[in-house]
Amino acid sequence: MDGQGIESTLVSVDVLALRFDPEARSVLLGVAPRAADPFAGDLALPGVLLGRGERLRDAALRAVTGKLGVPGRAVTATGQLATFDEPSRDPRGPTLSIALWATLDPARLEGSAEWSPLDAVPPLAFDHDRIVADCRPLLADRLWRDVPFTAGLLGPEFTTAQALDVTESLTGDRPYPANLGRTMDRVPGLTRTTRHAAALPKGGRPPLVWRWDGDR
Amino acid sequence: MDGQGIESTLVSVDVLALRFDPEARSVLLGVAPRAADPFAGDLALPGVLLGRGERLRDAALRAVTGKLGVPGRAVTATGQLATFDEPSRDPRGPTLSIALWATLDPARLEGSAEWSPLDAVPPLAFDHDRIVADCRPLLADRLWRDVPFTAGLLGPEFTTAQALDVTESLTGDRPYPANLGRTMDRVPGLTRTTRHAAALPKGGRPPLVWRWDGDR
DNA sequence: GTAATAGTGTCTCTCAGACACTATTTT
DNA sequence: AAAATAGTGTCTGAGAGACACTATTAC
Repeated sequence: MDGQGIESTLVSVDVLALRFDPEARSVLLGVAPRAADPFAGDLALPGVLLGRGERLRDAALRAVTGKLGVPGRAVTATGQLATFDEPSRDPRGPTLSIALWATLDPARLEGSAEWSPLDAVPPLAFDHDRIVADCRPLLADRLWRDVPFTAGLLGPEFTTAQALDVTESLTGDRPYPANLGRTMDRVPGLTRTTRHAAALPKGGRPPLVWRWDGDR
Repeated sequence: MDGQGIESTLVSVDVLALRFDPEARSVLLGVAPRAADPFAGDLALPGVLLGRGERLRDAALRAVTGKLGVPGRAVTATGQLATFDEPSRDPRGPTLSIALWATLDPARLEGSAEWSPLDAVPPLAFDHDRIVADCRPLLADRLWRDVPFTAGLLGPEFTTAQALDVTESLTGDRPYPANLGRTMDRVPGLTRTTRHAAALPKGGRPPLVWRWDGDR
């Protein structure tokens, strides 16, 4: 808090941009090939250097729009995960990385982004493999507990089937529909409607529709 | 991750330095009057500007030794809490604050530190009131779950009575001894000895001694 | 003895998970 | 009908919390 002359650390914000793809029935992580020199061409998490006075959330938006080509209003929610401070994590010199999550509305995806299932993320530049590995349990822990995160990922309305898919993607195993239904009954702001969605491609009973109440 | 010319943000590391005082029967937070200009003389969390390439833990040690006058080897464990990015939190200009916790061995305390019970922290400089308020539930959540944190706070050996005091300080209410004993039985690495400590000043049955096994 | 505190043993409630059985769809 | 999937109801086991009762100290 003093020491005026100390050369300060660079801070980058790296984003775990998550999107639920109902077709693929899984949660996808946005990665993009690097344009500039260190690791040029390799896949990496979208990240930017934090500008002076910039909010973390704003930097995350810049990263997602700039590196993934996703329009800013597709970002439904953001939040902090953890900070990585290994001095050698960037070959250009010591850089702090603050990892954030961002949930994206399944909207149009332009740009050169690739979307990778969370359980099959390809090797990434820098220490991004480690960031993904360390943050995955944090993300799984947020589901059904952190309402903005969950709502951001699933959208305003979703079916039991989609809830099962998202849970399986994040935690690694698929809950029984009955048990997940009880979990969802306890999530504040989430209500079970009486409507049923269209049946699934492979047949089966049509799943119930769930909806967030309150706003929208 | 590119944008070479962007002026980078300053990063400060602010530490919630915790120490259990068996006399006061409570967990104390280390605060110190500020020496330099913004808020000079006011109490604040110990904090330093993060040096280029410096690890967060090392910066936390610098803060605790420099601002609280506590010897570095008194720091038994450290860890991350959260990052605060309000651009106006420092009147000198936008500064990121990364909050860490540090546990201190009840050792000699030199310097101009003041120790304040966690539930009666005086008004602090900058946004440190907010940092303490936001981080307190995170600290309470770590107790009995995060072994380095818990062991760092209580030391290698402690009594049931001290465990009750620490729990009350962090969570705000005092558990039943019986229930806390069961909680502690489930903490990995913590074992109930057969020894009893000396009785307490006001009388009462002498409490059991607990010990961390494994290393020391 | 009384007050104060800790330890033992129950009891209840909530919650997660497993699963049998039923319901509703595609093929 | 068979396969696939979702929904209802039930059971069990872990864990938190409350509390009666006992144990051991200071006064």
